[in-house]
Amino acid sequence: MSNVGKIKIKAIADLQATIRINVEPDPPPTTEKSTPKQKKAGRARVASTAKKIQPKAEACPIIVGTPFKRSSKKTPLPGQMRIDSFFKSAVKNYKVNMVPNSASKTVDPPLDKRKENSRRRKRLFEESTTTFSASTDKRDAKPPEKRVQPSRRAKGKENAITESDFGDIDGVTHYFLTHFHADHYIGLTKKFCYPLYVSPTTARLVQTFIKVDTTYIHEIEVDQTLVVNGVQVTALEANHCPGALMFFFKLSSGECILHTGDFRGSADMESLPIFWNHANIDLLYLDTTYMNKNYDFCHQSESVDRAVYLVRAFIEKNASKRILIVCGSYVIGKEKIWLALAKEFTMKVWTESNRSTAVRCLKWPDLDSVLTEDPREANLHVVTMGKISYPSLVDYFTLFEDQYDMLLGIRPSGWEKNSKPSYGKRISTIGIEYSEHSSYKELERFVRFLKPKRVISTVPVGRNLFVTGDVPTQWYKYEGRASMLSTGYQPSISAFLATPKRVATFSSDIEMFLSPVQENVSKGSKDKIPDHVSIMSSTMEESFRNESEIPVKNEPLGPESFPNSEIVAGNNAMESEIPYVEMDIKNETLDPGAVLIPCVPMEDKIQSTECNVIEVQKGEVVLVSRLASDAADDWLL
DNA sequence: GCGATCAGAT
DNA sequence: CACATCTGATCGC
Repeated sequence: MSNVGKIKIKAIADLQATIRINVEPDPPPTTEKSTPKQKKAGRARVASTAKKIQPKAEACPIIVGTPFKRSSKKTPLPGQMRIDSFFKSAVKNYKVNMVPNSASKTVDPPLDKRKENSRRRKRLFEESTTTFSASTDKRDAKPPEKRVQPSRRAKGKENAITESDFGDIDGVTHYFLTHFHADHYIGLTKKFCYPLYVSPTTARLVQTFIKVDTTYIHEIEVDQTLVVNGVQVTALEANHCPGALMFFFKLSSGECILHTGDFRGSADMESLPIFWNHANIDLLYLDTTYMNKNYDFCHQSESVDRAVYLVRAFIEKNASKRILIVCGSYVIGKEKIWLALAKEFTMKVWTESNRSTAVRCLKWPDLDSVLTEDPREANLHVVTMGKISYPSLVDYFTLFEDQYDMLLGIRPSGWEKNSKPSYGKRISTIGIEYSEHSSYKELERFVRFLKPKRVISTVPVGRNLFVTGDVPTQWYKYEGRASMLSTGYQPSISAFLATPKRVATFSSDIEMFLSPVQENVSKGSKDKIPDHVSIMSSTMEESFRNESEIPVKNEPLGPESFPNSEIVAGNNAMESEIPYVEMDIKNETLDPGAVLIPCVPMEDKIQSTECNVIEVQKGEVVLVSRLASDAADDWLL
């Protein structure tokens, strides 16, 4: 619950030091499980993989489950970099416009080739890195003319994507699945026999629904880094459905590739240390589902509020009636809406058995606590989205008309932007604008923030599913330095302070990630909230003095009180302003108002600057957060 | 017979 | 339209 409106990220030093670098084992031999064909392919791959993996174990430090104490930073482990040294090199790299070195060329397919292939892809399984040529999208590895299964394919639709396009792809040895939505795991079957990297949540779903042999499933958690065949793979929260990840690949050549999977971009993502530690992203695979100016969604918490508001109004207006509420959903996704309704109106929830199974896989206690097996004891039913139409609901209502007088159907969807509620005598439906993909603005901001060298959309446009969208080049080919290191960047914290919080609504046990920026709210609150906060003096807390929500200690502690204060904020604070970074400080006791000294980049030098502890929760410091929306507005001019 | 795959529907 | 399935038909081991 406390994660709503903010994300739990680790300070850069924390990330650097706690980075769990594990060397994954080779894909197990596939002998018994595979068909003859697979066997052959599998063996070949194992052989080549084994060759590659060996030297890597030497080159990379292996720190498995090493508990990290910030104070131990004095001796950075090999391969780790302190924030200050990072920024020095990063700035330098940027200036010389470094290109990936040639070291990887010998083993890796050329990037251009992958690009070529990737241009034809819909987003499905995730692209890996060149060292092990992992893409899970068959089209990436097999040009159309090489495809087998002519019998059905030949019948016309050249552009159609079928399951034969996915799954076992020639030359691909490692697979990354961002999340458990059906259009992303096409081709994944029980017989799958390659390493598959997924979040723990997705792992449970894959095991439960597809019954992939657990031998092949490798879990990677949010913010965790694994080394796979010499490629550093870091999982990032995607802010999509439960368990959804983005994958950040750093090749041995230094080349960085981010695959967003399906995601909803958020200003919080701009605080992710990995982006600050890797200012140069060579290639971005981007979910451009709503890359159209017409799509401008409200924050999810607003959607939830609206759903609650409309349902309350409906209930009050029909106070004498027995009302069945039916909410549309996918197998996973949209839980926040129905959970909020269940809690707000103290309703039990019944859902179809497949979703019920899926929900159990989520290990989200709040969801479990409201679910019931018996539809007749639940006033809230969660059903597949397709059933939330008037004719379907009429049918549905007949099943329960002995128990209810009215039925209210709810459609939470990005497409419900301007839909009007339809109130009938017995059957009513309302649409709730609710998106788990980025809005146009969120996309633009995300791309501008990352300023990758190249962007490839993963979402097809039009009829030809092999053609994906064109991301506006001005989003990333603009003058100046990468936005993360931009000298012109002047973030403020006002939007963060104005972020509406729905603290009580969501589970505390599952880290739900909500993008907190709500532009109009922050604008409307400008009177109350300081536009900028000086962090150069220890009198910073003055800025908050009138902000009742921000606890302030009168006597700010000096930096000498924090011997470990080199846990630096990953930000580019310039001059007198600093973006927030939420820091996770478990081993220190800090009070609100305390002053920390983060190192921040100033041109090519590192300078220290002070920042305030704004909020403390459970021994964790919530402080300097992300880049504020005001700054983004400037970019978007 | 059943899992995998496909086309089409919502 | 389509966000992501879902269904019913067909293929093929």
